[in-house]
Amino acid sequence: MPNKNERFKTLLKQNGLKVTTQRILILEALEERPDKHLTAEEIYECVKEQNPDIGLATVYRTIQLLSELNLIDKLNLGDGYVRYEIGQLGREDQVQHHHHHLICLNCSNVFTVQDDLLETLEQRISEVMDFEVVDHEVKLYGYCKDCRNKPNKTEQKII
Amino acid sequence: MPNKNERFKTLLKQNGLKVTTQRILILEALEERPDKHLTAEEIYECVKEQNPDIGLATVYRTIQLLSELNLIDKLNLGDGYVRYEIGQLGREDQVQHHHHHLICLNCSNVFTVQDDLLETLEQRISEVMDFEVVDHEVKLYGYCKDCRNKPNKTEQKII
DNA sequence: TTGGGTGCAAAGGCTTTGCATGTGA
DNA sequence: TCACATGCAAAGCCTTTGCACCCAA
Repeated sequence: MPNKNERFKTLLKQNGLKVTTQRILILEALEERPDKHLTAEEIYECVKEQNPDIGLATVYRTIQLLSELNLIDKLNLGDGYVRYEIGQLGREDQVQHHHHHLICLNCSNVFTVQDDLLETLEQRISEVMDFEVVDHEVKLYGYCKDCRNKPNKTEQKII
Repeated sequence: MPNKNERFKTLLKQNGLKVTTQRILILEALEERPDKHLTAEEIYECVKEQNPDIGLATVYRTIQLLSELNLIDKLNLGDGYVRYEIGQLGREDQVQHHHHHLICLNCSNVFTVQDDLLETLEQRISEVMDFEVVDHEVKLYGYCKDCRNKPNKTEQKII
């Protein structure tokens, strides 16, 4: 996909970063799995398939960098791992779309929902609390369709 | 405060736990600071003032236990520490009150807002996604009143 | 009495850092 | 060329665990 690469290269250059194979591969790995919420270790495994020599430390350094530039988004599901997904600036369709995460307490799957209802909440908070909201993270815990329809409520963790 | 102690003792017994000085002190420490979002280390420091012999491991074990019983709530502000606050079951006024956290990106202070707007969101998600929401965690990032009014935007972290 | 609870120290597990080498611009 | 980037291994840091002792019930 030359298009992606070009986009990523441009994004990196725009931010004063050198274009390296590792950085491109990490961005690609996340872009190809927009709803997978990968951990550093998982990103490492993905990239290693195409670049076996990459080090885990590079992955950590890169995701930190990309996260600061908002090319990727941090996500904390509370399981001891920090997870990442491609961010708005890293996405091809730069549509403003806030999304929330639904986390199933049974199977641990994570679902993504688009929603802009929170804009009302943010506006209200601006007025009442005099607090300027610039970003938010919403996690909703509960039971997904499959687990609710299943008689047996014990299932493997998948995430 | 004999009332508090009695309440905590009852809560512990109801859950099949023994009543120990350490557990009571940890619950008290969190109850006395309802909006402080303490880390394990901070709880440890608080409790040590009254019980210098307590071990950090006990604090970790106890907060994990209390968290599972929903006597205290876990909170992850994304700064590498897991934080805790007294939960609804641990509170004297057992009023159902959902709250969100406003996190200032400048001074790192955390503010609590009461709001039940999310019930609308949860209801909508139940319908559209067939996902039964039982709990949620909402973090709003931005700039607080003080930091917005201050000309100088560099300040100590307080949390 | 006695099984759950605690303290201490060691071990775990994710993440960061130091340093020498490699490489994009 | 040369400052930035990478790999490797060691160190950091929060949290958990093993084990012997202690104490609430």
